[in-house]
Amino acid sequence: MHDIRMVRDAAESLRAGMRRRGKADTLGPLVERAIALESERRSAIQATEEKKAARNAASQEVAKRKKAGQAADDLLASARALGDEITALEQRQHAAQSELDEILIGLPNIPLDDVPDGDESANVVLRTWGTPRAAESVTPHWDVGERLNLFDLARAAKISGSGFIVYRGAGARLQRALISFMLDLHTQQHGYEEAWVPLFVNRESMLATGQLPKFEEDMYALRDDPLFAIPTAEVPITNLLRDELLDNARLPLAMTAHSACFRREAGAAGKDTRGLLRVHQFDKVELVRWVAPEESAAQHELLTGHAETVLQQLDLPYRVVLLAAGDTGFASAKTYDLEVFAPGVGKWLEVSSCSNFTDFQARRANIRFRAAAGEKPRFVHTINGSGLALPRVVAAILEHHQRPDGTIAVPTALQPYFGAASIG
RNA sequence: GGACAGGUGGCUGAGUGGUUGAAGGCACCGGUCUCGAAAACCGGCGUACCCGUAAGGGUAUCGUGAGUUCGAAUCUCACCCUGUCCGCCA
Repeated sequence: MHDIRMVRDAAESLRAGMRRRGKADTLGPLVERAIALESERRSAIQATEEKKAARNAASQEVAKRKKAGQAADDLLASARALGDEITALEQRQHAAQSELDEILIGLPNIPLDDVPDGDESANVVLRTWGTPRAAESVTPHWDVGERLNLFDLARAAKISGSGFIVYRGAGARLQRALISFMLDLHTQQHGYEEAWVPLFVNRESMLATGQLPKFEEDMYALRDDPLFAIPTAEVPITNLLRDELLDNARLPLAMTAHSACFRREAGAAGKDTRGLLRVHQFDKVELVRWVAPEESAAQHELLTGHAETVLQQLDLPYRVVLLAAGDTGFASAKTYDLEVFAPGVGKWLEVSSCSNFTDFQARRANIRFRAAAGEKPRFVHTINGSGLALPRVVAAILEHHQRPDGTIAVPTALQPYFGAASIG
């Protein structure tokens, strides 16, 4: 959500932001409408408050007269008339306000200056770590999984439907090992506090982090309760501090959580859906930081580094992609995708999306801080990223660490958690 | 799910329908005192919005939303949340 003052005083940068996302056609008119509504809202407020001030003065005078034992019938009549005018003006104000709110809650964040313009084709590969393995002689993970009995997608489809996973045996253990490894890394080396959070959250939480109102069809909703299954632990973690004023808080605050994530993937049918690549339920370790505005760019780099460390310790080649404005998520001002190379699939797989949301989520969620006593509260900046999403990491391990004899080498850092050096 | 009790500022805790933005306490900030600190004492101290270059003025805000009233933290209704007890389940 944008500062209402932006609509008034910096409308051009708002227009430019929508343009850079390639949404000038659809969102441009909304911006113009918002500007008109804001001026309407303000004139209504002015008129309303003037009348209210008059009514308050009259009321005080009534009190005074009653105390003195005098009659106040004339005042009562005029105050009653004022009340009617106020009601009408308030209706005008509320109408403008609610239409304005609806527009503002639906406008995406403004990309930072160093984000390239354009759509997905303008994404920039910033760096690559490790050496992608040649695709020949590497079996895709779905074949490996079947041969080594690591997961059972057919039975998962039977009990739930396509797009669900059943891990078993070493496959189940591998995922559990990865979760423990990642959580330990982030809590012990990177300074995150571990959390365990609800998998179902209310509408307010989804609005605060930006999943709603635009992406309702992407989420699972419960039938009998007004709750949504979380698409990422970002939602419950960020909302931990919703409507809070962090007084004397020493920022940054950093939290990590492992959770299941649920995505309907509506409209994604048929696209990279084989094996573990795109599923309705998956596990993920999430990283969230609440930071001071002036630090958010540096903190974004820091968090991205924390996610990269996971891939480095798992000895998996990856690249860091800076997303172009048109490919950057609704709430994000700048996003780095981490893509691991899976030689069996022959593709770079997104395993983490590290975003700087600036004050966009904080304003929606009303998360403020006071840097020092006596200072005005300000909105924090929020930053988050996966560290990492599990199924694609599993896929990459099964492919990149595949030996000629068909067994899988378990990365050294993972061996204490997995309990063996090899699968198969 | 049922019955009670309760939701007031960063925290705690008073509050009779009429200078209550809201006593007191804690925390915090400034000052006096001190070599320095602590203690004590004095003063200050919510948030958001509107008008204004500013000084300043105004409006709203006591869980949320409606209502009664000239006027609501205070009265009415609905909803949400918390606590306790009962029931149910693990």
